[in-house]
Amino acid sequence: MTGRPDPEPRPEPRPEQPPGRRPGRRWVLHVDLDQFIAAVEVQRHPELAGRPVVVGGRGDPTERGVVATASYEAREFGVGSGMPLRVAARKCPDAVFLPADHAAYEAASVRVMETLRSLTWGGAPVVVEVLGWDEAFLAAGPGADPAEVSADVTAGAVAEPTTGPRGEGVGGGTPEQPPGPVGPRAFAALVRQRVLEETGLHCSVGIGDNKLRAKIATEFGKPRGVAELTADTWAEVMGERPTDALWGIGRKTAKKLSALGIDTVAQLAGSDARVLAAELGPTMGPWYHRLGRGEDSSPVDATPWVPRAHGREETYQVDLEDWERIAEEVRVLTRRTVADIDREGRPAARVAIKVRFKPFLTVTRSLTMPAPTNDPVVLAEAAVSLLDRVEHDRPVRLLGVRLEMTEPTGGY
DNA sequence: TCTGGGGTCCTAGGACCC
DNA sequence: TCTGGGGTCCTAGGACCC
Repeated sequence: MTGRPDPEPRPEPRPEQPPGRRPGRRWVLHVDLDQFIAAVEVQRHPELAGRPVVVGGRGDPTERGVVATASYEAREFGVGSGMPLRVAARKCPDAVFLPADHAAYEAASVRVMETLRSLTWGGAPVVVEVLGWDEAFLAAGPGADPAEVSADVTAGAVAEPTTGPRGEGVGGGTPEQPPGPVGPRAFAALVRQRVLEETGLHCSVGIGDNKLRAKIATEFGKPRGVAELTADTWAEVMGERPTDALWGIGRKTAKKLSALGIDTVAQLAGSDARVLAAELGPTMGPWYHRLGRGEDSSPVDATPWVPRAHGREETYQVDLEDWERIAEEVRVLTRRTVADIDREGRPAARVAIKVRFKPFLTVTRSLTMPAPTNDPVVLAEAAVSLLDRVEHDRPVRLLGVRLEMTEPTGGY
């Protein structure tokens, strides 16, 4: 659903802190369902409990497709997301392969998010920022009592942000919400308990002093645990890890950084932001530098997500070579995508196609419509016309159509 | 390891206008 | 006139995330 984390190009206003006074700490929780898709499938098919389950594609491991989620039992065999189904079947021949069922995951997700939104913290409703099907950031709402919200953290309760407690919530797993102040660790335990009660699904919770640290902390809490990561522990916990342990740095950027002599988070934190800006771009360079230091001032924002575009794409089981057929498939994909944007009630301003040739060369072509429209025939012919701008000399393994919508008007 | 499908945002070059 | 600079839009590609 959502894309990569927002690089926050806006320069952060940096109020100098008065000497001798520490600013009040802001707590952010990140909630992440454990192996969400596999867990929903096991819930629907209890006989699968304890068995290796692999969800992806159409559920046929002999077809083209990749793993969307593998249960922990399947992961024991080396099966992981993004892996071709054929490879997963080779590694774990006894796994149960299931097709992805978006409607079921969406329904489970709605129940999880409703549960989170029903919680109060510090005497006010908690703010929930949804991040895809199975993740959310939580923060105390504007009306919350700050003293109450940070209650239990000054005690010795701060655990090492390594592996969190397993099986039960922290603090002994008391089933009732304790009366009185509820600090972040107690609140995290409550979140885990309520989500399990209401949905039957287990989750892990990361506690941080910003979204970035909370998000990374969750990884240390998995599965079924809670972990904490703050400015105080950042350097110790993250310093020697590779840069792609950070949320927003992947394989490619890690390689570019490595070429600059930056391999660890500590090296990134100590790097020269101007050099990063020159090498990696004026927005991304400084942002990477801030990632290395664990800095993130973005707010937990409950504003509902408004999609900018919808797209449909399909990898064909057999490569296509007939360009009449290819044009027809583009029309089919366009009609499906028009149905998606019709649900948003906004017309398309731009049309883009994606063509993946054999073996794996991908090109995109796009155009701006003379006027925004949601006429499926007009959009389909616009998409088909873009095919004229690609080479016709190789077999096609994937086609995609994307429709970029006009900005929402703000009205109903 | 023969590599899905749904998204988001950034970058860079060229066109075009003033 | 042999040569500007800034702003904006369009387009293609890249990277990342779930």
